[in-house]
Amino acid sequence: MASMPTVTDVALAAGVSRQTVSNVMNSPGIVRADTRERVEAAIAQLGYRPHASARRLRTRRSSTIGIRLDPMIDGISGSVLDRFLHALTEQADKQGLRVLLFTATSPEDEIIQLQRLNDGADVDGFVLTSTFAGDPRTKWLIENKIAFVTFGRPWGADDVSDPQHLWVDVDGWAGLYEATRAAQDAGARRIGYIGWPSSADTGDDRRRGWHDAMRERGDVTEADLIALEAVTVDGVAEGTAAMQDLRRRAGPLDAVLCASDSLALGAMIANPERVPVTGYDNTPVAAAIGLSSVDQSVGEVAAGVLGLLTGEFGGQVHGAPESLQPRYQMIRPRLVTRAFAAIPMEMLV
Amino acid sequence: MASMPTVTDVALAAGVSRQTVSNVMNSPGIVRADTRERVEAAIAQLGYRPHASARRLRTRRSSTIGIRLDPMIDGISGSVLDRFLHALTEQADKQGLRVLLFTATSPEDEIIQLQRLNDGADVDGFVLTSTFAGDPRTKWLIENKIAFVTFGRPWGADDVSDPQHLWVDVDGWAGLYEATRAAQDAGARRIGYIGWPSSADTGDDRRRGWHDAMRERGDVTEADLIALEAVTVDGVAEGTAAMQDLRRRAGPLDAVLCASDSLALGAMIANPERVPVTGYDNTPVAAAIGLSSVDQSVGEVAAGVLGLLTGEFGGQVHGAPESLQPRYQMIRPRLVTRAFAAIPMEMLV
DNA sequence: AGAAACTATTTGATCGATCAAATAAAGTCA
DNA sequence: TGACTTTATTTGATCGATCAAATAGTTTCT
Repeated sequence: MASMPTVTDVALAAGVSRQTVSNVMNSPGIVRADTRERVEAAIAQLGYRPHASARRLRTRRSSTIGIRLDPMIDGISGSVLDRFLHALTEQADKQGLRVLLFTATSPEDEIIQLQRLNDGADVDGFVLTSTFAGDPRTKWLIENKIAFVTFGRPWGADDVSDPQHLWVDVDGWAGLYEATRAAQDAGARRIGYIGWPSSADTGDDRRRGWHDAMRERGDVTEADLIALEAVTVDGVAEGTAAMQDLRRRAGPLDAVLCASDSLALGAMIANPERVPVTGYDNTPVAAAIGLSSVDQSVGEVAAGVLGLLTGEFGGQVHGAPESLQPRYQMIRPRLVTRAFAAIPMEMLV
Repeated sequence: MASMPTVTDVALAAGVSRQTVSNVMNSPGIVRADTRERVEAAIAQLGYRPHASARRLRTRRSSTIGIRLDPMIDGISGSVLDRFLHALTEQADKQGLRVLLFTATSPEDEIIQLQRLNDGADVDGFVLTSTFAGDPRTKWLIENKIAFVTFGRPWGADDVSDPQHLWVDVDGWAGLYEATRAAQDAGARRIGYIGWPSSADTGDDRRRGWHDAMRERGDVTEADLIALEAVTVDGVAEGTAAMQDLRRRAGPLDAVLCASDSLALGAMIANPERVPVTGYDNTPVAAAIGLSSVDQSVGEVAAGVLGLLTGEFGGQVHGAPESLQPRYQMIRPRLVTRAFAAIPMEMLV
């Protein structure tokens, strides 16, 4: 294969200068129509493609976003990040952006990687996932004026409306509020909740959705509300145990909501009465066994992240005060309702 | 933040020339020890990082590998590719390689993307996953002399030992052979198999592993061997149905092996006798519910892929006949044995 | 018609690194 | 010692694109 043609080759073929060729690609508006057509024909004929590195060197833009690939913390729910990554890559591509992966062993190590990629001009900005309270990464990125957007709101003491920290997140509260309402509308009164210990902020958020909806309706007493809640760490076996616990303590249930699909899967195993169970994340497992679940619309999240990010490195420097756009975005999740069809429980007996 | 220092800045600080600085980074051997130390000190002191794009422009190497992010064809087993991607990124990083993602809607579209990334000098080579019979992608890559390695052997008419097609794959036959042997060693005689229709080559391979091991041992008659096999497309509900079918047709079973974890999960649902079930892929679901499974050692696969790929664009041009290294690598999977502890079946009754 | 104001296109310089070849320094040997 | 290697370092050119400023070509208006 002969080496790739360059702008000069195209310019020669079209009878114009290098810069005009460049203009046709980057600001077609300023080139006269007939000239543009001639250049475009030459580009097509020679099969010209701009050399990405040359362009990046000159423009000081890499058109690349860095994102850390997590080591599947929680097995089952890992697929959410996976889907997010896919959506991000797909949508980034449409805007001419590439997605570069990296891994890290700890938040501190991640900062080293962030610095490496940024200093080497490998990326224009980062997308961070799984934010947590006191996250050192966001602090570091802000201090170093590096563009980034997080999938996950600032937790704990960090300010949700800090103009320097752009974020997109899914409204876990709304997800569970809606799921609770849906169950109530279907006639359920005694709706249980299996959630995580309150050290995890994201779990508290979801729990409140259920709790608020239950209180608003007032179908059960305060004492019952306490009995209807089980707390456990994530996991299938844990979900099973929590479900047994719940049935023992709360008596008959009309429905059960869970903070994750893992818990929901577990709950469903100890569920002979076939009480409707709803999970969270709408993972493949939920789809496979016919479990209702709250779906984090990763497509919308990806779009939001990209919007904020390109606004960031497209426009002014980081944290420019004059930008009046919203600095964050809360996405409303979507409840996916499924019947229990996939598990013919009667066969088990 | 002041703009990043360049080689020239470092050279000035260390009192040497640009090229010496470059040599310290790329061929330290040819620089005198004391000079090297001086330069290294200057690099550290200034916090210098080479500009990736500048280097790539000059060297005509991107040190980047392109890989397509699949849209989770099969929900549950998608995590295998996910784990592979993670291992690949991690190991690539150690060799100074980056991993760039892309998406595509079809094999034809994928070829367009491959061309785009290659022509733009964005990547040095590709890693392809999920190969299939008559795969147009490998054909195209070979024709265009672009470096690539596939995770998955050439299927169908494609030649497994074609020196132009480098590949790494997991030996599904060995995986099921071993799983069968393990069951036999544990005293099982009547071992059932739930597999896929024979249109999928990868499924046939796994089935043969079970079939060969059963025949070698000769514990059951040929007629029984036929009764011990159920065929169905992938899915949890399908696994449940196949399991019922198997129990009806084959009578009592000592163990059941499945072509996937989805099928295994399904099989376990219709398994009141608690016959040991073994899946394939060792997905998080298997881990969560305590299912034995055949693990595709993605770490080894990633290492193999990288070895072949760097050998490819590190050394001679594609398909150079003088290379005597093996052109492919078959990885032996590993059987992960788990007890059924996670599912307390008695609770269901 | 001629100056002013645009619009379209070209030219020279530059981004930050490495290559290739030239030079300088050090070591070897008759 | 002087010619000859070998080793270490420097210099000028270059990768392929875009930027900034200069030039050529058009249109507008008095």
